[in-house]
Amino acid sequence: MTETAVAVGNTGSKSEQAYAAVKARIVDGTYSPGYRLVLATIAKDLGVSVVPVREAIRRLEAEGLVKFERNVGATVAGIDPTEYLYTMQTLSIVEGAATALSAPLIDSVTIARARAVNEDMRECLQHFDPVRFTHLNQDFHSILFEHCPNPHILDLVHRGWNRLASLRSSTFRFVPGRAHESVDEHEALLRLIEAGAGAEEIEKAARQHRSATLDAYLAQAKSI
Amino acid sequence: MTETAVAVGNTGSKSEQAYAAVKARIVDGTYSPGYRLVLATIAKDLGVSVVPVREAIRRLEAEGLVKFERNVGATVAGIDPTEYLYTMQTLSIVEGAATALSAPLIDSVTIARARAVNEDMRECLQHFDPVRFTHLNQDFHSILFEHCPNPHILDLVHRGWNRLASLRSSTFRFVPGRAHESVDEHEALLRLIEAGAGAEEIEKAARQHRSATLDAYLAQAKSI
DNA sequence: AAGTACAAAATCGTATACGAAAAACTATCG
DNA sequence: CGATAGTTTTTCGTATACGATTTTGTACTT
Repeated sequence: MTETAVAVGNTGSKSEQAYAAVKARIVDGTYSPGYRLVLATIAKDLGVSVVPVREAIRRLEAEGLVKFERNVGATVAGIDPTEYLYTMQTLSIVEGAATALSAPLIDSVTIARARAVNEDMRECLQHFDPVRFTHLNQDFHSILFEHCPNPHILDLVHRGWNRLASLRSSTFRFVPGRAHESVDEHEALLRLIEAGAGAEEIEKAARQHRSATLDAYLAQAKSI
Repeated sequence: MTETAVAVGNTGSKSEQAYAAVKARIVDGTYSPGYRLVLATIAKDLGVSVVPVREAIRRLEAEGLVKFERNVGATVAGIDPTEYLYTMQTLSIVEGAATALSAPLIDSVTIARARAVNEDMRECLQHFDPVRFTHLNQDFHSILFEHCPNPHILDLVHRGWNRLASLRSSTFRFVPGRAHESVDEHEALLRLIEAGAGAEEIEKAARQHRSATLDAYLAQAKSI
């Protein structure tokens, strides 16, 4: 327990540690977009050799969090507005599908949990904290997805979320007005599920819930 | 020619070579599902060290072509029927979306090219060759997707295809009856696009096109 | 004979080391 | 003063080496 390594977070493998460490630093903004990730530097920093760091970087590349160029190096992937658009659009599709697939399996207890989280969100609107709000938002959807029968689709949702995480703060920071609508749409979604609505209807609602956020962002971006 | 590794395909980096080589052997069946991928063996075989091979294997793991277990090793991922179901279901969703997004951008020349491929497929029905048929099928859809504005979604489609590629031959081998319907559905899809049908309608048609294949497979699998 | 403990082999994980490619810098020339 | 060629520096890519872990085989006990 005196082992510092354990404190950092020990999954056993150093690759894993390196992966978690670098990812955390990207997400929390220590490494901001464009930051150059030098293998040797990171390795020394983490007290491991370059090999596991290299593997970690390649994993992050596969997830789209870093951009990698042969014989040149890796940099933290920027949040190109275009990239944001693509990611959000893709998310709207896979989240919609995930929600529709999960809906028939959601029991009333789960609904109640999701509703409780949504109420937290509503309360959060008062003293608005974009980061906390975004976190709750993910919790809400995670509850709906937790019994999703298709793990691949669930994986795609998580990948999308990871990509967005490189935006240090949230979409809601840019489009605060959207937060309020979002909470209402969550409630509407819960009612649809409770009512046993058809898969198509639920999918459409869930998809529009996400793409409305995208549209709000685009409208705001254009107006600058 | 003394170097077999070079002949296989040289993109410069040895990781890349190893990746391509191992992937090719999985797809062509040299390494069949369950086959144990021993790093040192493959490395010696390709004339490189274990490091790039390791990286290649991890990439293949990320794509779902191999299963990797820490301190144990990698094996070629089996085509678990369940896994097949998940992959096809996911594909139906992302292909549907990709088709709908591409549709407005498809011009008459592209339509003509797609139709020509589909006619090849129709002709292929006579002296039926499942592998060739599957290949043409991918060509057909690739033509429809080639102007897809969202590269992420396109990437997801390709990932799905890769997964399915580990089934050495095609779905159509198991469900030959489906091939005929498939050609007809392709034509129907082309007509929808030509007619400038709405995104929803096109998405629905494209999705059902894929899931009908899945259903046919399931029905056949159950009847055994 | 079956089961357990121990030893040996196979294989992976990571560190270190060196060669190769790219980028940055500098000095020389037009 | 600007541009270009050559040199230096940085950083990556891969080979080799060794320690760690799991698996397999074997002998011993019950």
